[in-house]
Amino acid sequence: MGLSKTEIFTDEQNLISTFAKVFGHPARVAILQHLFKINSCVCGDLVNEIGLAQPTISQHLKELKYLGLIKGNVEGTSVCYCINNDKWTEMKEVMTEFLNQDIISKGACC
Amino acid sequence: MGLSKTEIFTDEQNLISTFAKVFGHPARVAILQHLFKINSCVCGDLVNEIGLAQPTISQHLKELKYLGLIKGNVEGTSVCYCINNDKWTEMKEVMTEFLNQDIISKGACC
DNA sequence: AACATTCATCGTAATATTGCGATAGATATT
DNA sequence: AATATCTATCGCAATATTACGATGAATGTT
Repeated sequence: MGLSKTEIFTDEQNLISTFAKVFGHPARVAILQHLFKINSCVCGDLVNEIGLAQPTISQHLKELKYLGLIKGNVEGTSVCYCINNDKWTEMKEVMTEFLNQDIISKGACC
Repeated sequence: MGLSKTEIFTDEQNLISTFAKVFGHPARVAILQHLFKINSCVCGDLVNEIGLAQPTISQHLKELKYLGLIKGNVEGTSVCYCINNDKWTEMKEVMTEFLNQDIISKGACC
């Protein structure tokens, strides 16, 4: 069907999978890494940096912006993107808790 | 197209997105959480635990198994699943490094 | 005002994902 | 051997994702 049955899962499970999903494409990973590397706004050159067409990049940026992980400021004719640190921290807490489940559990099996 | 251009990205970027993708569905998040919670093998009752049909669960388990995050041991007529702790740790290192990018970067922008 | 530049949106094609009924395979149990 | 139980696979339908050309909207330049 291509449609996830989100209603049968907890809010936390849906939140985790929503964040994970946005990292589920290498282009979005690359965009985020570049924004962190540059350590400031990036105006324009994301299309040159990543090797995809401009509409494709724009689409990926839209998804990152929708989750609030990045911010976009209009700067003349171009748009400057940067990490939204508050949201990133919020996301990191959720994901880190998920990843650290193994600490509590001892995995005595098989 | 629905086809990611993996060849233009680094191995690391592709690895991150591959791991993230498998967490990009609430059913797989729920399966993993249940395996950690039970803290041992789970034989059978995953279908009852998650509210999806048996073939659907089987498909999600296959994806988790493909990445090596879980192991399946045949136990009579049923199959016992559990977390593969070594692979989980390996994955966690990759993902944690990605999530902790913000520590190095100071985000002086906008 | 005309043009250039930059980014977003629209439309579309190709492929992937999700979900499940039907069925097959494997191992008990009787 | 026949039956029951559990899981995997097949096949299909519905929806989602990815990618990009074409176009539109906004701002800057001449």
